[in-house]
Amino acid sequence: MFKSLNPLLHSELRLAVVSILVGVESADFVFLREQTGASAGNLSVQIDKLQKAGYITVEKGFKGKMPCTTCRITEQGIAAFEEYVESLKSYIGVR
Amino acid sequence: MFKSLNPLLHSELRLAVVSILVGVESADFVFLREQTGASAGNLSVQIDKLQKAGYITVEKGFKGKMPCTTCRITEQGIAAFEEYVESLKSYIGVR
DNA sequence: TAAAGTAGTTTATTTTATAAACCTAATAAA
DNA sequence: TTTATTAGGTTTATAAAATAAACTACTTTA
Repeated sequence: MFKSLNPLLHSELRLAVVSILVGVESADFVFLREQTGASAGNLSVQIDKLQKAGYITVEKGFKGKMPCTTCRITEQGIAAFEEYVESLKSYIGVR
Repeated sequence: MFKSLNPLLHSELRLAVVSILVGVESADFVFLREQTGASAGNLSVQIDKLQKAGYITVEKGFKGKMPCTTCRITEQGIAAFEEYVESLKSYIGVR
């Protein structure tokens, strides 16, 4: 009846991050923080989890002299997101 | 950009319970346990939270000689569910 | 009447989410 | 040029959640 929900994506902040990343080529830490409204600490932790799961890649570089962390979604991340969305539909009655 | 997700509904089991209840007049504890596959303990706790939030009513009676706990969704519960579904759509790109 | 099953609740444990505190470097102000 | 202040994070501590295990109370069956 109900498909199980991937707990890694069933988290407001991680879902928001992945949701942003599926729509863009890449996004940096500051952009993600602004878009999600999350605290830097929380975002840092959640990005780490997504990376460890292989759902995103994280590249630490510089923009000018300032550090800049760039995130990209992986194929695996896209697949997990799509499956999560399908599963969700079994709960919320969307065709 | 992202609407915040009601934490009371953003829980796999509570969401499943509410999702069932919006579609039926009422459902008893055993039915909910079977449909969700949850343990009785977990279900008991989550039903309690939904009740305390005013999202469902819980009526303890008997079916024959056996105790029987009947749950029903409230107007408030329906409204919260609908709002949750709307909010979710901002994450998963469903029209 | 003893054992097993039903319908739950309560308590304890693990996992999560989140924020607070911290670190390092860069820039701005005194 | 030292001294704040700001930017861009990470690490650690705390609070909240989910979950399972243990328990209660009663019923049915052997």
